[in-house]
Amino acid sequence: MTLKAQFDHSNCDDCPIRHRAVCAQCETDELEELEDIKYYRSFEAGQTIIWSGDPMNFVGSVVSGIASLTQTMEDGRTQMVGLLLPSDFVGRPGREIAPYDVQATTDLVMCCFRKKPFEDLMGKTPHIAQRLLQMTLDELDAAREWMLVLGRKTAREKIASLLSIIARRDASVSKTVLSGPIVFDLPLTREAMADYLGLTLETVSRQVSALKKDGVISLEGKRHVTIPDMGRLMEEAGDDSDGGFPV
Amino acid sequence: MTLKAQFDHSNCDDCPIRHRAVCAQCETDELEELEDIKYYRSFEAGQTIIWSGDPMNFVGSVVSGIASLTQTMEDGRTQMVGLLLPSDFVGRPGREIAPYDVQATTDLVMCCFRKKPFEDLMGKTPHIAQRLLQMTLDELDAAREWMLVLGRKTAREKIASLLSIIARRDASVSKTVLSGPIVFDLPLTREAMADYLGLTLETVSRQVSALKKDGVISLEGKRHVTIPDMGRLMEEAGDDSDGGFPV
DNA sequence: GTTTCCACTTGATCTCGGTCAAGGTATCCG
DNA sequence: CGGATACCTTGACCGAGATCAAGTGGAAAC
Repeated sequence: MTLKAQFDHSNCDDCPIRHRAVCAQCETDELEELEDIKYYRSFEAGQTIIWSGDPMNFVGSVVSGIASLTQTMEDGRTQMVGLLLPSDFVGRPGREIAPYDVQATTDLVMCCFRKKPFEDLMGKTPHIAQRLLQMTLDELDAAREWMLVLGRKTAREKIASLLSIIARRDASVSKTVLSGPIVFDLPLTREAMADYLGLTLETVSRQVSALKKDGVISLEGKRHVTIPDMGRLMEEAGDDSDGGFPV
Repeated sequence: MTLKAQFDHSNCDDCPIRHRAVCAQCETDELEELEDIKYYRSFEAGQTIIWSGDPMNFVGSVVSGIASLTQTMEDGRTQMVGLLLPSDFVGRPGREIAPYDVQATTDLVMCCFRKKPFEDLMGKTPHIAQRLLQMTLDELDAAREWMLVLGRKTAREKIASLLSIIARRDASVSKTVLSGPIVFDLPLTREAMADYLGLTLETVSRQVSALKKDGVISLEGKRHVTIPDMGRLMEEAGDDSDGGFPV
């Protein structure tokens, strides 16, 4: 009886890294080895998980909640460079130092692996590296998609783009119905949205209000969003095709 | 006698992908296999190598010249999302479709591998995937660094950032002397610079003139740049540390 | 209850970079 | 040689978004 057969794969979903990075097709035997070096960590909203420049001795993935990657200049200007939703991977095998701040945007649970053993395991099991390569290529595409948003879109288009991304990621959790209204709670403050979009929070507020006034979205309170027509929103975002941003 | 011993590694430098992606420490035996699926392609300045959305049946790396990755909206707004200098890798193992336009910015020579055989080889030789993962992580860091430039820097800082990146990459070719003036030729038109920086070509022109007037750079003709003080330039760019952008 | 705090909204004004337009310079080609 | 073209520069004006400032609303704390 192989390790694979012994191991209960029925709950692969509760640990995204096992599921997405390691157990891609549930065809591996090294899961037990991973179990040995795995641990969970919880963070409160607002907490900084790691500072840019600090040594980072783990890799992992988001189980629940939202984390953000942020870069900051000396004078305080900050730019969010990534949004980590559940199942997204954090960390760089082969790197010692964190290249940006990682913060918990909401309450957050992460599934972590000590970096050294994980790297060792990666050396022994080729498809982990290949799986990570695929995920990293996805992130790279997303980052480059975002460069278009930052460099060339108007404030209104930026807001629409962000809403569209969150809607697509979030909606898939609830229901993958592309027709019919999409409903979700914004997991970001106006300030966090501004940092992501390269705007000020005032401009974010104004443009959200404008989209509401024009019926592109409707708001209940400040965070609860309903999108009556996803196609309309994507038009507003200036997206022809999809413009997926899985990060 | 192993293949490795038979193979002449003395010119590993003339083929960046062999050198950087495959033959990282010249410790591999599969070089001859790669030789079989390798070919070179030349492009003239301005030529489009591949269009966004087209099938891409090769991977490769830049041998000489400069290529750019570009995204375009329906209304014509364009954003450059990557600059490929010699030794940089192009292509996504495991992907069928090119996610953005790839263009030759200058005359260009690429070293290509047919994608399918390359992927097969990658499956058999783990360290190729690991090497590609490292390179992709570098690109991702660079893209995220660039998001800060696009989202939060002023026009002057953007120009200084771009000059600083080119200077650092180009200078290492000629001489890695960080003190003393750095001299290089701009490989980009004002318009290409604008597309990279999320500006208009007029603003680029104005800010280049301003940096020249202020003695941060000096120009001979329109393209030949001398940087008397690299530290000064990096201050102008708003970079504290380095902000390297290897893409 | 009311006080405090935080996230958000809205208004008034300013400014950086975009837009439109004209002119300059080098190279190629008849 | 003169004319065409591509690339670049400079000026005048304008507007999207930043900045500064005041006010709102809701939830937690007292």
